[in-house]
Amino acid sequence: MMWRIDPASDEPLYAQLVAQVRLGVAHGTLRPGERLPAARDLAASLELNMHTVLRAYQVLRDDGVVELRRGRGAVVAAAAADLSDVERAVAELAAAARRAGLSAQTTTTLVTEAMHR
Amino acid sequence: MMWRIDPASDEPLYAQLVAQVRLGVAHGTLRPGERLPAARDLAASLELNMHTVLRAYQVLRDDGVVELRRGRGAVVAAAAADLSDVERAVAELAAAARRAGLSAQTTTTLVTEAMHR
DNA sequence: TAGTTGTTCTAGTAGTCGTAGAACAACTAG
DNA sequence: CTAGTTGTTCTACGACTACTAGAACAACTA
Repeated sequence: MMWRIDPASDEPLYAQLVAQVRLGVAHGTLRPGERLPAARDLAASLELNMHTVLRAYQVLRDDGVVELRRGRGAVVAAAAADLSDVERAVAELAAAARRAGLSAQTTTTLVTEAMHR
Repeated sequence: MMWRIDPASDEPLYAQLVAQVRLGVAHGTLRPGERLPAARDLAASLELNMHTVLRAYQVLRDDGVVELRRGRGAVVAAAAADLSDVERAVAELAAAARRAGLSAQTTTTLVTEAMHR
């Protein structure tokens, strides 16, 4: 797994890690059972604090994306369902939103509203 | 326009206002040229601080959703294009994501990624 | 048993969020 | 022109979050 962290972003560092793992699992780059780097190691290689990485892992655990166990690390849990429908829908939405001149912000607001209903 | 603010939410108050205006414009509830309440008035009726409302208005201005002018208030700017395609795509995505068991979080992460590409 | 790894604790700095009050400048309506 | 409206800008404060830092601890692995 490739990690790309932007310290200058307004998105919190831990949230960037969370998003990348989510995407990896959704796209199949990260497969169920696969192990994420130990928090200490990932923190060292990304020049972050261990607590920052652990916070990301804990968010992912609370969301059911990974399982955490001492001595074993973070393991991808979610048995990813078939996401071809989702990916197609995402692509269609992105195209339609772009045609309509909607910002990414407004688009995700619409999606959030639709999902919470 | 109906305003619903939840002070207990983890979403910042100003962000809640921003999202509601975005949705109003996208759905056609708020039409181009329509005027939003004066920041002082809206703050008073929602029991917020004027600065909190103004922050929301400024975010919306920076995004081109409204225009701000002293003495005239906040006016809806964006000439909303036809959004039927977008709404259909949003509904399809929400359904597909729900079938696949994706969280709203992960789904919006996918959308954000697709829009920024 | 020894090493690995997440968990928990305290602690400090920096920044954001929201509130608060005040003065100011551009615009509108009469 | 005048008076009122409304966004803009400034300073200030308390509460909270984000991140870093160091340390000890507990559960698991090999």
